[in-house]
Amino acid sequence: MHQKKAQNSEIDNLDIQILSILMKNATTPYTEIAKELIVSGGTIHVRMKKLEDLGIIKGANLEINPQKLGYDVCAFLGIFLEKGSQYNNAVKQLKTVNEIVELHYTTGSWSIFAKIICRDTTHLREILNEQIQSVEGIQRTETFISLEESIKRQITLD
Amino acid sequence: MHQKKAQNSEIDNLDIQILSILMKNATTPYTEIAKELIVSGGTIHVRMKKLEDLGIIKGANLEINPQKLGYDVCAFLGIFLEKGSQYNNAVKQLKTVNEIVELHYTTGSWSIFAKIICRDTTHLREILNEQIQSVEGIQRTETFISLEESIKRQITLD
DNA sequence: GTTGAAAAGTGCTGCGA
DNA sequence: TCGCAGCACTTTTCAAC
Repeated sequence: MHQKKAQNSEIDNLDIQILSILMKNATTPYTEIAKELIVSGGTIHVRMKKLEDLGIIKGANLEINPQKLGYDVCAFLGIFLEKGSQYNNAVKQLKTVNEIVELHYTTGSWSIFAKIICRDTTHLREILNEQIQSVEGIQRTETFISLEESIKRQITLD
Repeated sequence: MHQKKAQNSEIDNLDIQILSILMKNATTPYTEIAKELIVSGGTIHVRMKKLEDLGIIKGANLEINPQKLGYDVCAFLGIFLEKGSQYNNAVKQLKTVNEIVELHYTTGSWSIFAKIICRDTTHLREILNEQIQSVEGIQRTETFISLEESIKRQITLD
């Protein structure tokens, strides 16, 4: 067993096992987790409260299939800023674009890297032209369309 | 039961409203959703079952904070293949790399685009050298490290 | 398809070890 | 600190509309 780093000193093996089970299926009942790990339901409850208080668990998300709701196009955008200092302001404006689901400040060619989900290529072009390239500080963008999402999962805990 | 066409024909406004509420907070009780939308709890249950059967809801995920568990580095990889035909085989091997949380087949410079979460830069280099660049068919990779994740959310339904 | 209420199962709290 | 047991709440089912 490896030693835990500073921030995880309060987390033991049981916590990790609970997280592992819930990360596979967030709707697993506490009683079933308790049975599997051979502890009481109350213990699971206490541990979950601790994990939430520590900010390790941020909440639960419904995993949906955007394609079945008519959102067929997933794309990645590399965004060039005129000046790096415009990052905060650009992000503030990009937050209003609902189709952007992920946005990172990255090393490398671009300043901003974003993931975007939209209905079709027409919708994508509209968003690029009307909502993204008009943001102050954005110089130009490069677009990569995802033709297939082959992996989509969470990290595995040791 | 076996219709596979026009994605939204079976989905009405009530379904969308239920999804919208649950996408904000997946732990919202059915009774509360029912109260908010002024229908009975049983109806919510029937609709949820329908949405699951249609594959629109794929499940629920626990949203965790990887940084608090010692996973501090998030990076994106552009992967060049020697030949595009090696995609399926490369994906099969990359699936065994647990640190890869997302993988896409994309247009543009690269054949494969991946998102990877690991403990630190040493861990990242190990994965790149030992597990990714040794995969058959992979020519070379380009790495972008995310210094900050400013947006992380789901699509908003109309 | 929807409703309302009963039945079954789960989450929460306090007491005891 | 952990486990057990009782209470409150939620999910699920089903007859009736």
